[in-house]
Amino acid sequence: MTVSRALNTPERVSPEVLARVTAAVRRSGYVPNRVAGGLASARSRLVAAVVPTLSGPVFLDTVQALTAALADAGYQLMLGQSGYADSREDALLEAIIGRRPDGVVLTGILHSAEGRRRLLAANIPVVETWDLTPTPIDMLVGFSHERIGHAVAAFLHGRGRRRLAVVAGDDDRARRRLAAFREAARELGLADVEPVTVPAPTTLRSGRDALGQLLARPGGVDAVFCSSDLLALGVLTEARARGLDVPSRLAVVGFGDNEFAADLEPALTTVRIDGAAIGRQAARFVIDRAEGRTVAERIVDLGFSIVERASA
Amino acid sequence: MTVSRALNTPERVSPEVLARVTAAVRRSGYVPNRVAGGLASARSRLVAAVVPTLSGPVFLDTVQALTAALADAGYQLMLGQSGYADSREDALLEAIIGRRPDGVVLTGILHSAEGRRRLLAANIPVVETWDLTPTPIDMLVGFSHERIGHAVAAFLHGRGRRRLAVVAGDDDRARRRLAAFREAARELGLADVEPVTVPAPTTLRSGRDALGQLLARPGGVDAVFCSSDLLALGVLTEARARGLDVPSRLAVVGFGDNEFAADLEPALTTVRIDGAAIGRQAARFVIDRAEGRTVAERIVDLGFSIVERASA
DNA sequence: GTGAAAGCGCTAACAA
DNA sequence: TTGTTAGCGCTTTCAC
Repeated sequence: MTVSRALNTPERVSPEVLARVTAAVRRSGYVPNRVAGGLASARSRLVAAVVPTLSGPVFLDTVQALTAALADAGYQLMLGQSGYADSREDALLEAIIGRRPDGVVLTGILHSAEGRRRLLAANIPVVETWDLTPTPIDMLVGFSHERIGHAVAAFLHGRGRRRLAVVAGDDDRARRRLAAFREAARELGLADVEPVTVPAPTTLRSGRDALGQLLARPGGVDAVFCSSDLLALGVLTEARARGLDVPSRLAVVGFGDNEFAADLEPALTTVRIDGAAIGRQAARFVIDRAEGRTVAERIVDLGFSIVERASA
Repeated sequence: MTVSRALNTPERVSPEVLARVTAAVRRSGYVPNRVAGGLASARSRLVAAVVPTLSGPVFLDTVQALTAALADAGYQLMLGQSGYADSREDALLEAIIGRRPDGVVLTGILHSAEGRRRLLAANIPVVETWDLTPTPIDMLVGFSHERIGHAVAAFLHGRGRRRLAVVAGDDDRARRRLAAFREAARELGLADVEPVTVPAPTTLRSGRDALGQLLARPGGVDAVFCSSDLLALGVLTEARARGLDVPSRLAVVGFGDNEFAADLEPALTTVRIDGAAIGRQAARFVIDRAEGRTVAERIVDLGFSIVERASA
């Protein structure tokens, strides 16, 4: 017990005991067993993060920042992938709940509402990210996909574009940006938007193919909003291969502001999301809860911005 | 005890008891506490993975495949980042060892030899990846960076290139590919290779800047070997901005065969590494050890291939 | 400031 | 096939 105190609350132990313990620890190479500690204290100092998949650079910054922020506070990150098979989701939840983590960060969506209920039933704090809803399960940090759709449509309209199109990955959030984009275009009195849906995760190849499809349609197109920067790079690549000048003949807008966006030729106009900030806020949420602090504001809207560059 | 058996070894329990337990589990929503189980059995079913950083798509496929393969076998992945501060490495090791994982997968390098010794002292199986050395700490799955450097130099020489250059990220493995590339060029009787070193992780921007530097030097250059596909994309982008035709005036070779490489214009010639296979093999190593099987062949060389496309 | 007792929720080992 | 006993290595609680 005295050793436990010396290690965890050194200020509550006499200097002499502290010195003796420290020396013994060093001499023996003792590393406390956190599994036993977790069992006794009911605090695992483990946080689970669930991503649909790690491929595709979308959630990378978030996971990276989350891991770092947690590590700084003495917490460890357990990673789970929900995306690659629906049937696995149940097993994933069992695995998570069985470890009694101090919190779960949902990056992207957990498919079943049932699953989220189980997490709450297990009394595990939940942070949803990358989205905004007025009725989160527990805590939430994200931004509004609807507002982004509207904002990009207004942006393109303001630049004189009149025949808008969208290339969107087949996932829920991209679909909602798309829907808002179409609605805004309608409100602005523009022709109905041509949507092309591509499989998720999005790729450069999908972007190239999508532009091909778009150009084959009657009516013509003078602006494309892509649901990822990679898709936008595909559109840029295909446009160049076809001798279609960007931005004079075609405006291109991406999503994500990946590191490479600013340095493409032409530089990519895109929607900037601060993925790292999302990770940091999620860590703050979980840690606050784990340390017993009550979280006053459970919803944080980190917003977005349109970064205007040469491509639009 | 009977419940424990029904859950873990159902075949060693009577059908009737099994049915009763199953029903009770469903009724109550019971999820076994793996922390307690881990403490009692000295098997945590947790595997730690250490990456220098998650940004940069290099280790993504490996981590992704590792997570999936472990999950399939009932193991969970704990993620640690070693790269963002040297001082953190000690804390990271404490955190890892303290959880008594069933194995540690080192993706990239753990800086201190001392650290690796501590892992072994704690009796934790270690898998090193993405490299090849005749004297691994424990188990190893990777490929030879030296052979890659040689192969690419020979490849470019075979295509008639005579003034080779390299753009390499500032990390150990890239440096070794570079060194082998220079050595091979020398053996082939070519002029000494111009190396440009850029900070790690590599970016498109670095690639653009590097080509600028290369072209400013006297002597000229007709082929560039880049230490990542992103860097190669930067070189392609800059070449186009300057009206320098690829491949006629400049051959470009990347590294990694990222998803986008095949669909660039021109399509990128690059070195293909099977990151996912590395992850799967690492999982196999760890699981074999955890289940008490002895691993006969502790070194697996997964090799590489040069994917010849339009850019070289 | 230090220490003794009890127990966290499981599993190993052995007995019936 | 089922059940009993004794821990795993810590922390909580309470007494000194």
